Amino acid sequence: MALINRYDYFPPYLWYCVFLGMQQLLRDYINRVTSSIMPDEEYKFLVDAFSLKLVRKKKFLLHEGSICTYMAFIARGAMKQYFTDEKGIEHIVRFGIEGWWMSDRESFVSLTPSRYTIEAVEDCDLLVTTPEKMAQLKKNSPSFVKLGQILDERSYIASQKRIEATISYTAGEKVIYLMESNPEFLHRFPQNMLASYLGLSPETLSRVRKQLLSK
Amino acid sequence: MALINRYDYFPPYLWYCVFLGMQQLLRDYINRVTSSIMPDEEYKFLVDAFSLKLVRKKKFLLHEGSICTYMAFIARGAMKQYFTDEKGIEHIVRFGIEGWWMSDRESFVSLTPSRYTIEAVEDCDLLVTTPEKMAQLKKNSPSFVKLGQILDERSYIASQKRIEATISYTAGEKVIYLMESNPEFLHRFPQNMLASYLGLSPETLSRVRKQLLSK
DNA sequence: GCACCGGATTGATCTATGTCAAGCCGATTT
DNA sequence: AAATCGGCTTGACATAGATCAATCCGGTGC
Repeated sequence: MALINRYDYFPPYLWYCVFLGMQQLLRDYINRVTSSIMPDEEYKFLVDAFSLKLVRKKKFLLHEGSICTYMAFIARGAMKQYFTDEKGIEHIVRFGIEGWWMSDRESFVSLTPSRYTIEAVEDCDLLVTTPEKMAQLKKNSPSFVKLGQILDERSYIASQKRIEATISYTAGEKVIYLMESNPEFLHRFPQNMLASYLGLSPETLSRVRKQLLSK
Repeated sequence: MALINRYDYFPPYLWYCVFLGMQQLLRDYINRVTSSIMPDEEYKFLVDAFSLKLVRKKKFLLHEGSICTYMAFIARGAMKQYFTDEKGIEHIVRFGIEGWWMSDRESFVSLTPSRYTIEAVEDCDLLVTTPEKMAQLKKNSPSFVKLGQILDERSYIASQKRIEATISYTAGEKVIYLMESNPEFLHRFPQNMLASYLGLSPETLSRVRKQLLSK
């Protein structure tokens, strides 16, 4: 029998509790990242800006060609973001797990069709916002603006490093880099996806792993 | 006889004119990027925040291991930013020409030692600011803050695409991608640098170019 | 129980790209 | 004019990693 999603038989009031809990999670997260306390006034706006969305395994948050109308905070689950080349091969550009954001920034802010697909690798509980709500929230919450700046900063630096890794590292070094920068991913995602993320074939990843483990 | 830098025999008043001209250049640039007009009040702060700096060909704006105290707007010239791996090989991560900014964001904002070197490929005229002046300017000029957001956005998207290119393109495709995204670079930088930037050997770049041209 | 399926592994090739070495060309220096 | 130098090209060879095909293994469903 198929596994039942833990929400399937939740009565409404329980649902609501979960939703409240997720919001608190997001607040804690913002406090942690910005190293400050979000005031209650701002928290109200935060609550208004986000809504709950579930995406089951193998379902999609975003399809290539459509406009990315969500910015999603992952409260539970795991996702991948990829584009598909002319030969129909998926290339994963980003993973996300609890505490990560998923979206196509470019599409989200400029409302242009996205070249990416975002798919759930596990059942996901998300807090999502839209471009309008987001703009609203930024007007009313300095904490949230600050969060945005810090995340921009971080993601810029992370992609910078990833570029370095891809242009100058061997297969083995890329794997080591991944183990050091995002060890969580190794247990969370199957190897063929990790290989795609690293720009390697699954076979090469398998062989490299074996080598590394033998030391 | 060595070429004389065009500034070598400038009297002070001419220097100052050049400096004023460069500031205007920066202002025009900000107006263009933010699609708005920077008010004169803000322009005063802008002028205060930046000073003039010349970096001759093969000289450095930043050395690996030192803290990046400048954010530089290139008014004239061309630069490269690279890191050096254990084997002593340079890997170029970024080029800059007129209208581009050079800095190590991470080092500049967090005042940590940089892993990068920034070197002039041609004689450069720069407008530079420091972290303190920058903070000051951001307090006083919404236009400048907006500029920062737009540039963050853009550079994030650009690095995203560059990652895609490096993990999924063949050598030939990488070259085509460069020709499409930054055709200026091809005339401006020697091929061995372009090769490093693309993560290819100079020989491979040479062969690929030949192939592409024959079509 | 059996068939099936999505991954992971392993071995045997194939190929794109790197590496090494030589020579060329145009610019610069002496 | 000769020597030097930086950058580019070309050829011969080496190799990391891709590709293809077979097998295996643990779960899932019938």
